[in-house]
Amino acid sequence: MQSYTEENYLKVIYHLSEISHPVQTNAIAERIQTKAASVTDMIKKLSEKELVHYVKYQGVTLTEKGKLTAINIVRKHRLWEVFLVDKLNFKWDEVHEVAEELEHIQSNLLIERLDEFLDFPKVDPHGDPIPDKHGNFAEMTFVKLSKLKNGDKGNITGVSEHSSPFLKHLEKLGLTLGKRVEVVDVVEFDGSVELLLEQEKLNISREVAKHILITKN
Amino acid sequence: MQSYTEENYLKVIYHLSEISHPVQTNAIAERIQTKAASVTDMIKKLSEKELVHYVKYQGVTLTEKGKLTAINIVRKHRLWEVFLVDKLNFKWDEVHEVAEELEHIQSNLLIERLDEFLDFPKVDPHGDPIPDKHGNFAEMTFVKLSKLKNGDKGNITGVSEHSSPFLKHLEKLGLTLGKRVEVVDVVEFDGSVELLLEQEKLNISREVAKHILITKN
DNA sequence: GATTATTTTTAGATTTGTCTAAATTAATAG
DNA sequence: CTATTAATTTAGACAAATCTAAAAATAATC
Ligand SMILES: [Mn+2]
Ligand SMILES: [Mn+2]
Ligand SMILES: [Mn+2]
Ligand SMILES: [Mn+2]
Repeated sequence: MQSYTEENYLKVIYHLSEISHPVQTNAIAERIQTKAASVTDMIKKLSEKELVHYVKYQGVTLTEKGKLTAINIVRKHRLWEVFLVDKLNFKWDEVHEVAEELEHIQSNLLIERLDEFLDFPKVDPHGDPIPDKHGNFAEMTFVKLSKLKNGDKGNITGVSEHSSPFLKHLEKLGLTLGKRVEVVDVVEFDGSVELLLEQEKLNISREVAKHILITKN
Repeated sequence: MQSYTEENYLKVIYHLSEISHPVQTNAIAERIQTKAASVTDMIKKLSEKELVHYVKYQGVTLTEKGKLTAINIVRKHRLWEVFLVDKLNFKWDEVHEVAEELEHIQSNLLIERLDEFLDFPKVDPHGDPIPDKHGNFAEMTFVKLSKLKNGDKGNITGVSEHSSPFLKHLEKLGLTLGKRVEVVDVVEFDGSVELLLEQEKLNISREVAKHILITKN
């Protein structure tokens, strides 16, 4: 059994592992909104508990045990996000903060029943995959919209940025999950993208395009 | 904003206030599973924050601010219990522990939406009243089954004991919320009660009868 | 390869909530 | 009204998680 705080560290290390191996102290500190010294202390504790593998001055990687724990927290986070959107009519930009709290509720029965109640969803409101109770993810085949060429078509199946301003912006443009888009032109000058969305033309910045995930077809 | 721990103290003081005024240190210690010395420390802190009124060696009472905070936690606890039973098919003896955790989730939007999703329930799965968002309770007119006389009739509308063994026992006997019962005889020797429940005769101990709440009619 | 600059770790302190043991106050009994 | 008992509070310590400031290790630069 881990504390609320330990769980947050494990989750952050898990997410950062997708970017760098091993994960650096400063990177964790920034994500968790704390100081490097505090991170070092906590890393030692997690290392004691064999949840992470730690080499001084090098960084940390999750052990198998640590990884499973982290994935379970991610599972809970994403299931709660689905609950908030599907059942309580939250918008996709309103769910993250609340899920940050709900993900730490302990009961296994609760989470399995919730999964069932939600009809075993495979992705959360941002298109992120929801692992099953054994920690297995369904394979996802995303491409960043910014990587598409003229004439490429596909559906929006995810976003890689979860901030409320970004999500509200997409909402306003009509670029929500499931929508079909076609790339008309990638402007050479600034990398912005001309899109066709349901017959309508639309220009989005490269910055926005980088955070929209497309399944081509 | 109060910590998880402070919220638990306030809730316990609130419940104990129904029994004694002011609430004693030892009573709190027993409920919260801690030592009297720890309670004294916390009481001082809550007193600093003007959540309780404290007189050394006498005990504590909630201030208006403390009472409202406590009632809000009770509201959240009971709404989550309804959610678990009505939506996730938990049994009435399985919900309390999980609700002890869920009651500390912060979002107001969450709890108002949950209330709406559950269709504004007035009582929780144990028949306890759910206060509205302003802290107002609907009036309840319970009588302990153990106080009824021969020939009295009514419906089970609550229980005053929430332990799993007790609730499972009632479940097995068929004495669940809403059921109609009639007192056939109160046995003088041991105070046990002969009941009529849906044409069937049934004998329950005085101890059990004391924790069943009846609305006479 | 020596010299900076950056990153990370240690040392020592702080806050929150808890504990044990001792001291104090209040309640009860003779 | 004094003696004993029970309840409560204080004193001092501890674990968890954090911080600042200083030291140490690593990386980058000349
Ligand atoms: Mn999220
Ligand atoms: Mn998400
Ligand atoms: Mn309960
Ligand atoms: Mn209840």
